[in-house]
Amino acid sequence: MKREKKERRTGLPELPNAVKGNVVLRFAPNPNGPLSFGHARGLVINSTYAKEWDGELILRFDDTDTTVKPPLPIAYQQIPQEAEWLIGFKPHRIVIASERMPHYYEYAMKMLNEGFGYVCRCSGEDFKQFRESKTPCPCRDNSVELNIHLWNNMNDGTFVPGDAVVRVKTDMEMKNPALRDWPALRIQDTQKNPHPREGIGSKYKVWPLLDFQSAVEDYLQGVTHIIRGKDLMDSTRKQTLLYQHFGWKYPETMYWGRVKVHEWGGFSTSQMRRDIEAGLFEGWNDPRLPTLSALKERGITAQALRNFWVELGVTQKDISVPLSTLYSHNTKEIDASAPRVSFVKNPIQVSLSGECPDHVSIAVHPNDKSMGLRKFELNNNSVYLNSEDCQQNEVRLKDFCDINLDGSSAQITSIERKDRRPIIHWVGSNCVDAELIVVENGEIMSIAGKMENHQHPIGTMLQLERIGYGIIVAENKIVLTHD
RNA sequence: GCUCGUGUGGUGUAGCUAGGUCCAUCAUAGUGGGUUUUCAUCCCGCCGACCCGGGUUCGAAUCCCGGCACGAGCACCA
Repeated sequence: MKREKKERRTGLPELPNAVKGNVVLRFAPNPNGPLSFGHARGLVINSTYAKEWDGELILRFDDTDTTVKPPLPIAYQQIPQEAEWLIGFKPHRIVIASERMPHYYEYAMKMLNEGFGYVCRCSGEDFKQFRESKTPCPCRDNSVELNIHLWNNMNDGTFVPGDAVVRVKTDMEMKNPALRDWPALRIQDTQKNPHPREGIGSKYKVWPLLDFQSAVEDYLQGVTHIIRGKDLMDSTRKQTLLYQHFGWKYPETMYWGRVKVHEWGGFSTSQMRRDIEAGLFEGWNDPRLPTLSALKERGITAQALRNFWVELGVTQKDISVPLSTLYSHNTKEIDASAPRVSFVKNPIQVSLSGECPDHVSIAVHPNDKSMGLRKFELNNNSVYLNSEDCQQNEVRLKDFCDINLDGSSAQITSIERKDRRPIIHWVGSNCVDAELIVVENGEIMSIAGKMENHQHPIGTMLQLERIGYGIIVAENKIVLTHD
């Protein structure tokens, strides 16, 4: 039997044990801020597989922490919108963990009643000792009755945070210390730190931790494949132990490694939140931040982001990628439809002498004549040139004429191109004062200049000739996307 | 420290499960050239890699052992 093993694979690796039409995936961010560039990977990979296998994608808010990473109310609106923008369809289901508490309680009770969970009253410090020395803690042998009693104490306010947690009984001899009797639910002070969801607020004192909540919810939702960061590998192992207790089959799993971007480093939502609150940034869509909203506003397309992440695939390597890779994908997406616009920074006015027409018409896009023409007026034979371009005396105004420069005046020497003199861009008399915003080395710079008149609406991605691609963010205001 | 995971050109990525067709794929970056009245797009060329050391084998990027490096988990965060 012959195998076509040497065929080069393209796109994402095959989803293991997947049945077409019967695949359920999920993307589960903490709504403690809007989505970041890093979240895009989870969304793109999971949604691409969902599409490929006629499956479903669940967007799940893992909002069970009110103290360390408290949820941000606007994120519940913003994340679904950003997700839809990025992946091109609405997630099939949206699940909010904080609204599913009764389910988690049900399985916590089941765990206690069946004796594979217990209420542990050891301090964190003490349990750490037990874990490291592979010693069962004193609470491990609690009777079911005592556990139920203590569970009630956790819920009725007898206990405060730190007094007790519910643990999953695994095996204190487990090789991997992370798996030894791991914590499943704990108490939070929801008087002091209420949950921001309406109706949830201070309703519950006992909250599940990620490993428990996620495990139960994946089961309840019928998730077939979990694809997530490899930092959650131990989470899989913990959850698999829980699944064994319950007699459930754990989903197939795949992992990706850590990603950094050369220019940004990591992208922690919590850190961004602190920096914004400290006034270091203007808000979540400050163009310097690696949030999805900032990227979108800067002119990065959803398709470019998708192509970028699919190309990286789901390897477990920790990688650091340059932004130029993303920019290259973006250029491929937008170039063919980006109208050309002339923007002259450091403009100097130059008056032309010689045979000067009253206007010049230039193609909106050199490779697509159907996009029409743009008209550069030449009232008073006046043009604006970039002063840096005027270091040389003999230049050619792009799509117009050869000139010999002399200070603020210039002689038109030929309409036809006569020699190999450098070609520079320019604007005519029908130009406007405009502002170009450039983000460089973590700084926002504003460059004033003259821009040709155009009637492209806000949001249009265009190409500034000899500068780069940009997006119109306001009248006469362009943000440079990239070269 | 314990546990888990990963190591292919500058950066990513394919190939590794079932060893030969791999003097190793594709992309990006860099570089040279062509088209083009943009420093854009497009096209062509060049550059450049299997972490190290053993072993098995006629043959190893692929299997085994041992190093080394990097990352993550060991939270009453997600």
